[in-house]
Amino acid sequence: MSEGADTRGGAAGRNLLFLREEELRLAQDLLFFGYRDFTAGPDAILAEMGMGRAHHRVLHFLGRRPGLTVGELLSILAITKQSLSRVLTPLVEGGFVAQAPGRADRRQRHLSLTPAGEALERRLFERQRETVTRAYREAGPVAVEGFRHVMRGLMEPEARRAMERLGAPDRPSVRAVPLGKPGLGGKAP
Amino acid sequence: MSEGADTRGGAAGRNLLFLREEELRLAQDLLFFGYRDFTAGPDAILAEMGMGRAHHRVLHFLGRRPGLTVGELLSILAITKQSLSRVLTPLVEGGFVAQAPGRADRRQRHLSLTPAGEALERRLFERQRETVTRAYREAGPVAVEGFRHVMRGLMEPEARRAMERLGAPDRPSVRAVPLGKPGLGGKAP
DNA sequence: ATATTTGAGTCAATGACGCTGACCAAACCA
DNA sequence: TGGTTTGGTCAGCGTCATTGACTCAAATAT
Repeated sequence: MSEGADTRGGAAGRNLLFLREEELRLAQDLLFFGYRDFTAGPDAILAEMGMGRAHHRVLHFLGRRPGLTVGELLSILAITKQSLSRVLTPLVEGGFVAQAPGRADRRQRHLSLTPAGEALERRLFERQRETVTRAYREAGPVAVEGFRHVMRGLMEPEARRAMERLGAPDRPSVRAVPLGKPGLGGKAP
Repeated sequence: MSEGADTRGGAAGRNLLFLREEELRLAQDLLFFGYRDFTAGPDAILAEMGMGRAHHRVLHFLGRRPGLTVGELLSILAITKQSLSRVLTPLVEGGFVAQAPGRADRRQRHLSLTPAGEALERRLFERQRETVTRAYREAGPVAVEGFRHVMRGLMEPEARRAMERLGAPDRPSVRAVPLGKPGLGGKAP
């Protein structure tokens, strides 16, 4: 609060108390077009397989943290159980995701990628790698640091915590005991 | 091709030919969480009014470039006419968007915000301004420059061209002649 | 002057992705 | 034993996007 009060806002940055109209409009444009094109590659691959972006998210976070439970995945994605179910069930039945009951708490289902799931995730990953590598190379390392900083700043505290948990070097986590039997609640009554 | 060949990739940046796994995973996380929270504010406001993100996009681009024709808007959003229609029709009927026939080509419909549309767009804008201002202030001006550079790099050439057109200082454009009569093709046969 | 193309709009059907509310079963825990 | 937590299910709704086929008016090309 002791840094002056240039409320009229000048060029980008300064010590802004608020953004000039044009600066925000630019940010809106950048995020709209950038995010759209960032997801376009995987979207196209997924569409061929009758899947969508939601499937990719599950594959991505399971690739990042094998052994996540359903509940943990739900809190990361911040969607409802039913929404996750509509995506997760086909992934399990299609042989992309494996489930293993928790050792400590057998109600939990620890999720992980099967080899087929890893292969698909890898394919989507490589597609996105092209896009991001190009952007990073064009922009340079300093810009990349800035990009990360700003993106993190856009997040709510909840999302920042979720990222910390994901990024943490490690966690005990059940190493996805490949218990072949799904043994789920039972699809048909 | 003359920039060395450090294919093993090192720390962030360098002159990367490809990204280390962890760097890309981080970028994926940042874009997912960041974009989600960036849109969360407006989404909540819109939901109260029975609208969605697609409505916001229309309001945003019309706020930025009053007088856009339907065709121009379609090419910016890169969606189909039918998808736009489902969003645009309620906005027109709800009194948020006005249409004016083109002077040169009377088949065209030049779109602009009504006062009610401007008010709504402003409300969504102010909500997002809070989010982005916070992120920019935390990150600082250098980071903001980097953020912009990277986001632009994520875009396909097509989107970059669209942004240039939007950002261009001006364009002749019909100044949205407030011709009261919609005079549309006729809703009922 | 007729024919084609273009800009806008429409109907019908489909699908992905999110939501709520209600409910059930198994497992854990006090 | 009884309450809570974890995971799963059914039914229904709404948004946002898609394709295909069609109308209509205005502009333009032959």
